[in-house]
Amino acid sequence: MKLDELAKLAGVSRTTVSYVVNGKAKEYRVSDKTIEKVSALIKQYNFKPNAMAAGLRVGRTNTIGLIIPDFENMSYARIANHLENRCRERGYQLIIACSNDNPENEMNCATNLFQRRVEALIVSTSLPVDSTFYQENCGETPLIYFDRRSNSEQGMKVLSDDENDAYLLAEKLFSVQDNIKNVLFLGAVADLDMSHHRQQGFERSAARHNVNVEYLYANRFHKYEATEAFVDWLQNNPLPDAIFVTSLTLMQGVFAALLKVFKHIPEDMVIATFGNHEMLDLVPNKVVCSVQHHDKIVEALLRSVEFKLKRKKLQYDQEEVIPRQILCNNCE
Amino acid sequence: MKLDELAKLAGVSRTTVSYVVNGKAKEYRVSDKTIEKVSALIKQYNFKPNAMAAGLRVGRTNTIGLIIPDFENMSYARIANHLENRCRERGYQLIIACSNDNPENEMNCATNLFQRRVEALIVSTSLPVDSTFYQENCGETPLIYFDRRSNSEQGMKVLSDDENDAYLLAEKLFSVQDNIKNVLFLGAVADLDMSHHRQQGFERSAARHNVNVEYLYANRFHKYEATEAFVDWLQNNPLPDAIFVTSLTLMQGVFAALLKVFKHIPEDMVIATFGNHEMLDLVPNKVVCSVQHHDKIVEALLRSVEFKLKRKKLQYDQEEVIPRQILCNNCE
DNA sequence: CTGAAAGCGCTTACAG
DNA sequence: CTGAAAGCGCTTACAG
Repeated sequence: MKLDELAKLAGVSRTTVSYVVNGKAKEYRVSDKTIEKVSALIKQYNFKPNAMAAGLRVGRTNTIGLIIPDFENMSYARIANHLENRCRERGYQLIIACSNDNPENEMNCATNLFQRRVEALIVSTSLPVDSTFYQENCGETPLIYFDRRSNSEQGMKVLSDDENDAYLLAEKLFSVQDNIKNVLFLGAVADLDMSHHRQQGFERSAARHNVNVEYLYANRFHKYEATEAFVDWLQNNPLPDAIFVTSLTLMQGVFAALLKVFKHIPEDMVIATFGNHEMLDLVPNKVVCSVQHHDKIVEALLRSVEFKLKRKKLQYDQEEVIPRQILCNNCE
Repeated sequence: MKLDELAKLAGVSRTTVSYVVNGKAKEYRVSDKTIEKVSALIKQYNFKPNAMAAGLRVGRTNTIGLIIPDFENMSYARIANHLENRCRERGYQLIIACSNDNPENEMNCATNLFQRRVEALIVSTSLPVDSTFYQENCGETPLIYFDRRSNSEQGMKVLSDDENDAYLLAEKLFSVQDNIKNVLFLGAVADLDMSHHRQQGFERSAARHNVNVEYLYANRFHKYEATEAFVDWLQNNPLPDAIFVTSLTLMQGVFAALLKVFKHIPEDMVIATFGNHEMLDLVPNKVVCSVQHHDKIVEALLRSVEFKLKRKKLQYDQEEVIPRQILCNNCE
């Protein structure tokens, strides 16, 4: 059913139907009789205007793109969910794509979204910080980086201060237990910009506390990779007093490894982790978490999008930093 | 940059540019020189054809809609992720919307997706089984129900047999521990069709094993609701020998409640749960899980979509049932 | 081998 | 108050 046909059925012009479909009938003083007649037909046939045709005509798609590296990461899932709801409230459809942390995949997703003329693209990128891909391919599309950093000056940014959050997390770790001598730092994807910052923040704190530090990196942010890496490591190293991990999945891997090697969780080991503490109920250990304010991030993203949609040309793009919040589990 | 302008720059017609953009240049025997000239410009200006305009012209959107009730449910997240990847491989963009288990929200999402002329809609519906919404609003759009049942005859279906899966899960529960006398069944959203089936399957098994059964329903599939309900319940009831929960979030709630009331997890209580066992490493109890084969579900969905896209008119729509798989944690 | 022309389904000045 | 007409950016017969 198209507008055309409906107009014929109603015995009026396409213009008139279009007006009543878009709620502009009153404004253009279409007669009440006509409105009624047309409305009845719209309901009867469940007519819905083709969004592509309408969009093409008025030069809008009412669509916003979101690229995240991992769908199964609770943090991203939550942000995606909230963002989608808020976008729909505003009449925008969010299109969510997942790069699986694969740069090539990400570029495909982005290209696809650009072709669909998303009105803004929000991306937690897996590309190197100095990649020029987005500069070259964005065209006029407003770009918003979040969570992952880029050196590009183009694009709004909603980030966290990984260095400082890691520092604060480590400080909390050392304050929660004062006899820590040996710490293991366990990260993943060592060459990620984020990884550097978290390690640096950790180091800054560790240096203040006179502890021995060992570093270990898994290949991916995945439980099994962490388990494997940590089990291996335990072959040649004594159990540390504390472990600092850069994600929850890595922490899961740590627990799995401990169970594998010791058959139980050594309860006196303290753990610091980035990520949401919600799943930690059953952990006997002291655990310190650095968790994102998802709501604040979503708000910041919406602000950025709205800002860009209103005045697309902006001399300098802005950066907003959302600090994480530190929580404890089993701390006294 | 539009095709029009590029054509002018290249000094050729729009037709020619369109051919080379769409890789049909050879087919229409465009001269190599022209191809080269145009290709260079395409690269130089990063020209990407407007998907809406192209889609409008050829009557396709290369878009598939997916509506799920909960983004933060690992199970759906995984399916969404896999599906999105597989769709992109096939040249389709998956648009994922989340109803948050709110019928009104779901109808909004669906209407939005219909307006965008998704070529198929996959939905895990939160509408009542006898809702006629989709019959009335789908039009020609192929519909695929998954995970949640509908009485409608229209639409392919990829489901699981909740009754039987619950039966098998309960059977496993009773086989893993043979001295069970009192069982608590803990579900959520009692009036959901799925809830009935799971309870029925559970009952069928329980009847065979001569056990006392109590039933408890939380308002939503959410940890905190389950905690609250179970804590309340424990005021007036002794601890059961076993608990049968219909989702992982409910199980989390159970653990939280136990910690709240007893300060520790009673290890001799056996638990049966629907959902993925991956997060269960630290549970001391015997836990029996009924987990979905996500891969099989995704494959079935793709089959259904392809089937519908090829021959839209089908006398009778089909139903495919994907059995769950039973896994144990800490079972010897 | 290449171009002029029609048309996808809408919206919106513009004219009456 | 309503309609004829142009045009959004493409693709694709068709003609040459």
